[in-house]
Amino acid sequence: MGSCETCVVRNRAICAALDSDEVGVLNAIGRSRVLAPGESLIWEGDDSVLVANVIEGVLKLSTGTEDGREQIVGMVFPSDFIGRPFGGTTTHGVTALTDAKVCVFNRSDFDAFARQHPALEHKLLRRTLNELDRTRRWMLLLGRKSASEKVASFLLEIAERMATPGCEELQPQGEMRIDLPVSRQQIADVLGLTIETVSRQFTRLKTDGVIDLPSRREVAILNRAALAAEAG
Amino acid sequence: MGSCETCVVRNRAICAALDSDEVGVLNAIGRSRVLAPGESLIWEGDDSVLVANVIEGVLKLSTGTEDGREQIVGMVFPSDFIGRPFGGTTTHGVTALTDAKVCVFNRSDFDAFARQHPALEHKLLRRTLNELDRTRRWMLLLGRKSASEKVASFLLEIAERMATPGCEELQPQGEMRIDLPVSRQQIADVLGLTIETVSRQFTRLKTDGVIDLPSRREVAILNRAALAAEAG
DNA sequence: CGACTACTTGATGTTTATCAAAGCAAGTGG
DNA sequence: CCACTTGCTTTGATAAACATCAAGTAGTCG
Repeated sequence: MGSCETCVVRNRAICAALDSDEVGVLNAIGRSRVLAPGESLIWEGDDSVLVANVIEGVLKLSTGTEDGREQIVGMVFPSDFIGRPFGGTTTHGVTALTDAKVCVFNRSDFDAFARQHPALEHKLLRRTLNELDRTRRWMLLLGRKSASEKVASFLLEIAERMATPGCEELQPQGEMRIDLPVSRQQIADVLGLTIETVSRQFTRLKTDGVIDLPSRREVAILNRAALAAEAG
Repeated sequence: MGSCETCVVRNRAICAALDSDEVGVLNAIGRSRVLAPGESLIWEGDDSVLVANVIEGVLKLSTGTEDGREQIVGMVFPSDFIGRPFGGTTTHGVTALTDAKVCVFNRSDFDAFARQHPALEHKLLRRTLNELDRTRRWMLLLGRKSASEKVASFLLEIAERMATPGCEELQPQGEMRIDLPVSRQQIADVLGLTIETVSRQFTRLKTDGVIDLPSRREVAILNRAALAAEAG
């Protein structure tokens, strides 16, 4: 039942395009929903029935082949938008990686609201253009980079995206600890590798003193320059 | 000097969102430009200074690593939109694959025009969402498919996109001839493979009777079902 | 404590890249 | 019109990277 006034992503999500009256209307058509790790919000191939904003947590977007191979095609973080407005079927599933909280809208309600609020559509357009750029950069990684370059790139990307918003400029060179929101298998599914290859690259980076692995879900970047050099 | 009234993509490009008065204004800020194969319209890393609509021909969007590896991240066809509105630097180059004709706009002029015409932004949003879906589907191919699946998928995709608009529903099963707008190397750059691997897959498909290769730049699909089965 | 799951490590195999050479179509100049 | 160059493509031999198969280890939860 959270209301938008107290929403932690109010000023970063697409809602920032709206004044407080408009947010009130949007609030009336949306509702908050909590997800546990592994719980899906949207399934691949379903009609697009809902869209959402991420309030807390990390979720994955993924597709797979019929014979069970999986590819994670995106990771979404607080303030990111989820789902496919304006018709069509969803081409990828959306599943929580951590405990997560999202603000869900019925898609047709959201579509109608968006069409009446060009400023909201404009924000959504900018966001979608950014996401397309990011996705295309990732294609270079998938198509042309080696396993070691992939893993190094992943660590840098996740470090950047997991950084608390508001302290973007910090930690330019120094050490940094990351709580991974993903398992080794999920890292493999992001990078188009197997779990064994990811594991071997992690231990190699640790042996080389580039990172440390205090626990399974933690990574400390000890030498960011070396990591950047490996990322290609 | 072409005018929008006679534009062959007038009703398919984003301009379809505009009435004839508005198109007149847009016409005034845009100009037509012709490109030869290999000629670039936009370079990776440049500030985004122009956007465009494709009128004729096929162009590639590509990025590369510093050491020269290339990945084609998209192919654009008539009526498609090119470039990065609303700021930022371009993350990929745009280069003609065939003789091409585009309708070019100064980016800031286009941005300003778009912000005054929500219907145009809406069209652009839908287009961008579609492109994002297509790009994410391609990530599955890059990350998880084998060389034979990649080549088969490529042939089906290009067959679909090269089909003359207006006869989409035709050729469901029968034979089909395609004039490839790309070299073997460029196919390799789309699929994240080497030219040799692409070549070997082509000859294998020909040997198996799935396709025929009348010339370097032509492919005939003899058995679409078999190709679809190979695409995974 | 024991079972379970996730991860790591090792041995081997397959796929695809790399290196090298030859074929082929199109164009050029004699 | 023909030899010759040129650029792309095909084909072949070999090598490297990564996947697969198979144990083994270490946290975690009952």
